[in-house]
Amino acid sequence: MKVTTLKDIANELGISVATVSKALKDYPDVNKGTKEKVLQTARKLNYSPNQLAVNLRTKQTKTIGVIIPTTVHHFFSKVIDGIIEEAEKKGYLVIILQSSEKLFLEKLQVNLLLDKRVDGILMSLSNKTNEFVHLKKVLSRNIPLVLFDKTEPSISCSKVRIDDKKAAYEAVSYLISKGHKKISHFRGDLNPKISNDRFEGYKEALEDHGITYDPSLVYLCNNNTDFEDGYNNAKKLIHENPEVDSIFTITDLVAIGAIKYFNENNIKIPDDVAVFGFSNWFMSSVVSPTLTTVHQPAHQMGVVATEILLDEIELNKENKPCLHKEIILPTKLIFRESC
Amino acid sequence: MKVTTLKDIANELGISVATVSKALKDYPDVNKGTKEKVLQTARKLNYSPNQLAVNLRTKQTKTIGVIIPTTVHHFFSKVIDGIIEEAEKKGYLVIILQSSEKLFLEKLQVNLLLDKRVDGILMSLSNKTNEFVHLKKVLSRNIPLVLFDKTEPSISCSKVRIDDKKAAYEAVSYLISKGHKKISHFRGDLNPKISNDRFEGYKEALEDHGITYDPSLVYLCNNNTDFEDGYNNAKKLIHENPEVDSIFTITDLVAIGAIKYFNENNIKIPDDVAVFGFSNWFMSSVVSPTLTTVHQPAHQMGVVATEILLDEIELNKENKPCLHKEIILPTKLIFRESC
DNA sequence: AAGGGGTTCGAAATCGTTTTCGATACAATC
DNA sequence: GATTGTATCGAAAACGATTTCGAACCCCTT
Repeated sequence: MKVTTLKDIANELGISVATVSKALKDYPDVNKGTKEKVLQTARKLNYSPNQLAVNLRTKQTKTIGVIIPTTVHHFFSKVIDGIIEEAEKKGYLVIILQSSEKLFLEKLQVNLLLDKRVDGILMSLSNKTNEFVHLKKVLSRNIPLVLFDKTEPSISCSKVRIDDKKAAYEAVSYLISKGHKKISHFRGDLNPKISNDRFEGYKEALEDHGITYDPSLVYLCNNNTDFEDGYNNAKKLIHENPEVDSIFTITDLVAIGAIKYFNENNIKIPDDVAVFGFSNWFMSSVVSPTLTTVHQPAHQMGVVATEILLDEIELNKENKPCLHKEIILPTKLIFRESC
Repeated sequence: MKVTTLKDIANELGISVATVSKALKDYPDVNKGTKEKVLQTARKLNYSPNQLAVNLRTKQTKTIGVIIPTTVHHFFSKVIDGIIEEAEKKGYLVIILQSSEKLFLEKLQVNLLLDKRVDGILMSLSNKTNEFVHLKKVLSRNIPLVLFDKTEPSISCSKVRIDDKKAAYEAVSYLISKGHKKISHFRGDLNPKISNDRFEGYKEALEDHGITYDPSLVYLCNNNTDFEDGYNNAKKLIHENPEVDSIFTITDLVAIGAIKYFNENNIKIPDDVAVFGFSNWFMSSVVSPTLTTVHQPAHQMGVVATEILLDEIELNKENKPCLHKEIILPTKLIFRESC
């Protein structure tokens, strides 16, 4: 019933709390005999240290915080999987918070984690995040911070991401190489760097291949209902630009919304319109036609970001300076039926 | 840089730590003037209480632990979404751990959470969990525990789940009402209650409608690669029982694996074989043909389980006894093209 | 002048560890 | 016998907050 403390063990054996503590941590200045007795009664009383007290004393919580836009997302759930896996391996626990794409929540959650005295923070910024005082606060407190996926160049901390521009460039170049000329882009929200990068990659690929960029072929997805965004934009696209021959979408979910519209309206994929997605969700190999897309190493991103964070935490503990890294993970085009 | 403590505020104003603490918590026995001064300097020095110290003193962490088999799963990610949402609303943080369907990890993680002094624990048991000492340990420590989805009758704590047997019964009865007679079942792992319940529902529905249960029509999915399990079992099924006219699967993912096999081999759904899934994943409305399935209220399950847990934590704090509830959330058949 | 009542404050204990540093005891050395 | 060395232990401070309880003070009353 009652949780046993060092004091209980000390009382049981008639020795001091200090000795018990040292015995359990195998200090050299405690007799072998008493060490054994302490170990025995500790086991007998089912002792396990109160982490709260340990944390208060050592000023470490062996806990990291994660703030992401949402957990209900194949990409993020795989990242989380990687984070938890890596953290657990090194003995750290993970607190997860969702910003739900809201800046004020993101700020609030940063404060929660700081108050909780987490040893480090992992973040993927919300689509609405356009100021960064809350991130600077973390850095000024000397708490390691690693940004992944949705990052921000102006903040000097480690980052793990993909080269969105290059990946988009490659995808659109592939469409062009297959003879497509009227290439639409269903782009993401205007604020986050990744959707701007992908948009830039799209534009640059067009221009490098002698196709003039046509703004009327670009459609915005910002309702946070990716699937319906894709569906509705596909409908608009077909009415406004019937001669379109392909689409490059910001994400697979948008692509799948478009595919659904095309399937329902007897528009053949890829013959009438080719579709190129982004992320390589599990679903993209299941949908019909299967979706050509860009593979994003989600699990690896979680693992690598956590590795870097834990390294920085260790360096921090020893008061060593740490250089911030920016890791660019490789992407890969996955060719399937939709192109 | 340095984090401010109560002491800093006290020194700044030349008063005691005790008064500062009481001023910040609006105790009646502190002068209005000093209250204001304390509030001002607290704001000026950007004070926020060290939760570690607060927790140690108050013996509450305002943190709950969650142990689930995996996060990379549409169902669980929606449950997590509900949990985090509800917890955050009430000012609680959430630590998430994955058992990866391994009993020894589940046990270890329970201990981690107990050491961390979480205020309560939310669990969905792994498929391999067939002993429960670790759960009893939680209860004996008087820490509220709520099981959801994968629960265990022999443990006396609150539970939130669906009526798996009834849902399966309804699904299979629907197949029968549509004239199907050779109904296969792709069942889940042998251990967990939910897959046995669904199996029982399947069997009972057959028997109640005068169809004799045929064990050779039941296939096991236990490779934890649901999708491929479905694909491979579909292949075996067609070779061993070519006259089959429908399948009821343990989960949508299995169903989608089967659908993929049927699509590839020109077996028409639902004309040759009808497919009935379970869970109503997002994907099931996207796949072709769209999947008839059982809707499971995942988000709600997370919210309700958390509500109950937090209620029990409150009661616990006041040393009031609490009755354990068992909530059965309603399911719903979703009719689409595959049946 | 004594007592009662109200206001305002702070000393100190407490939560459960960790860790420093001094104390003690005993053996060995010269 | 004084000194040094070694082994073993524990008192106490510290981490940063919360909370009890008594002290101090002033104002009124009688």
